[in-house]
Amino acid sequence: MADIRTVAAAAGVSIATVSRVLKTPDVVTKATRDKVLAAVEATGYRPNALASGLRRSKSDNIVVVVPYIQNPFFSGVIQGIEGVAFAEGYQVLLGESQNDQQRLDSYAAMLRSKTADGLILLGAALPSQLDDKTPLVLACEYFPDQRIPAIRIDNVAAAKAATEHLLSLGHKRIGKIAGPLDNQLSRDRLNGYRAALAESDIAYDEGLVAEGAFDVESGHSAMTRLLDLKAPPTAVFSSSDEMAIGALKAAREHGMRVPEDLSVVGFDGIRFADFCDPPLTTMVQPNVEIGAAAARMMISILRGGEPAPEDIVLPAQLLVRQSTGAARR
Amino acid sequence: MADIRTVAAAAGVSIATVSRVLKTPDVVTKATRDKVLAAVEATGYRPNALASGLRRSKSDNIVVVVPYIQNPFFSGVIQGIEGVAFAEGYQVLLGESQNDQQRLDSYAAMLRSKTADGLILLGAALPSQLDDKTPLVLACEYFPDQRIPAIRIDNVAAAKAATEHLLSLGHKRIGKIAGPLDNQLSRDRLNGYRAALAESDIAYDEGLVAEGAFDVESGHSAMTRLLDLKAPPTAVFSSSDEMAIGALKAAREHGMRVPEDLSVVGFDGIRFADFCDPPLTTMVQPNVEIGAAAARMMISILRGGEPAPEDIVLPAQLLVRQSTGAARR
DNA sequence: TTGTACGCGTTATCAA
DNA sequence: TTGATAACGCGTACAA
Repeated sequence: MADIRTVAAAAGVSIATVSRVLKTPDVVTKATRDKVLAAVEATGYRPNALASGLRRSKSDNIVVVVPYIQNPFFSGVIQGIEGVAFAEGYQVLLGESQNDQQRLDSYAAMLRSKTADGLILLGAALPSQLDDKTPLVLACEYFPDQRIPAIRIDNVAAAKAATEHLLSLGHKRIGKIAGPLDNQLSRDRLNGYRAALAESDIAYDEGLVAEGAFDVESGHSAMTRLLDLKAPPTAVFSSSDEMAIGALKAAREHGMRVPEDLSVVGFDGIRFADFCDPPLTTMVQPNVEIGAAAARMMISILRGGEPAPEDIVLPAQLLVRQSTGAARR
Repeated sequence: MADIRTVAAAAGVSIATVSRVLKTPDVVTKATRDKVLAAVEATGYRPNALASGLRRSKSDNIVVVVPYIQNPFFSGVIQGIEGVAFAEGYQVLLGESQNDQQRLDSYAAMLRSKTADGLILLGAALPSQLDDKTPLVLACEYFPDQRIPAIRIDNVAAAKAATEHLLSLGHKRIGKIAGPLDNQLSRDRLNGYRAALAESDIAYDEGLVAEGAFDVESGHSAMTRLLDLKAPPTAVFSSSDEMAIGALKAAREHGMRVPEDLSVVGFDGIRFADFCDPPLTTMVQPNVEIGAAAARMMISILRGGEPAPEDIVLPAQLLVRQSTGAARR
């Protein structure tokens, strides 16, 4: 409603002064500042973000693109991003890519139209047109051969630790439910699994690896495949909690008790992992903190800082619950 | 980079014509249109959304405020909103209220600063300053005494149907895990439960009602309270799947088998309900569709249509899985 | 310290 | 059908 002119008139100053009071209060006398602030209060004036943005060539929006909005792990990351963005005066513009390059590109194009200032990507895909100096931060995923700042965990080490937990329980035949292997992150987790096996002098058996798509359904069918093997595993390490939950269901359908007949380790630490039956042992990622750190990095880039020379690697931690137990065979 | 002047020069036309080709192509000759389009292509021109917005006094953003981003039911609603918004050329600006009035008000204030054109609310709270003509749509919740367009289900009827399912299985002592009773929606579900009991001539027992907060933890403690009763219920109807999942855990801890010793019905139809043990019988809400309908309504309001005279009420459906069975006592 | 005035990149009005 | 030009509301040189 009220624009800057109204406020200026009410305060008996020029519009420039009103603007200064709001943007750079220090350069204004306390007397006039108070006068203006009172007028702002009285008129209920709110600066027009579009006009301000046009002038400054900034929208103060950050686009966050996620492959699938209903993924609970990503929800935590988004929550972390929103928290920091809100505190710092930025808005979160949420987009779902659905693993569709066109959708991703549409959202990425918002930078060129000044709809948004920066882009945070939660999946494993990059926009097809990637200017070298577009403000871009990756959360969770990363690309070893590209210089894009990323916030993530050490997936190899985390997967290795998760597998070692199973090995320490005496398991020798450990299955793997992997994520899509076109993701660096999935390959890392598979490699961590292999590294742990190697250190225990257990031969890597490709037949014990089933690829899923991170979601419950694919975990269910991956586990079904593994249990239908002539010599099924006594334990399985899943690269996501969702897939692990699907695996739990498959185990039940096969009449296998967890952990007596089959141990299951998940990855992510989503909220529901604690309410499965049995509660899931899982490698907990600090997803909210990953989001927060990604937002902080993005904002520091937008404010003129240099992107971090290297990725920020946050700690993950194994949370042992009841889905894992000593090997019986 | 390239602004409209560059394109105009390249095409040999005025900037006005460039704008027309992009906004109202019909009023331009095919010849000049092609010429301009070629120049747009060549220069990689993207209209500046800030400038366009300033001129039109529109941002094409829709703020969506949700109480808690990690709520999986709301994630589905958000997904529905995003889908329609994307298709219609709008952006979704996501905010988390955390049930904090100040946060909600901050997001609502984005309408006055032209940061966004409309507001979709997913919780039960309203902004403290509510102009009568602010574009506002409610998803899921509603306020009977205010004229705010809402997309929702018939909560009374749905809750009644869910309770009737338990009654039809022979249960006479049916507990209720309610949502926060300052929500209209929670009260409706409680009323539906009461109505079903009344029709079966079962006296309403306030001692069998435990109030939760929609989340797993509160469902867990609510169920614990009910099971600690001298005469615990043989069945329970929860106003959310999350709380029902918490109830399942409480039942296990009390050594009760589901459904043999206790039947449990949830509400919402979240994805994980199918992967509990046992899979949860639940009243499925079309949450993605609710979001889509809310977005459609918002966009039609923004495009000048009148808000719907009455709420849009979508159908909910009981999905019987394995958490409910015949009464034994 | 404050005011004047220009320009940010569009869209819309008016004339041609 | 097209072009010239005036806003849209703000931020910031520059002047006072």
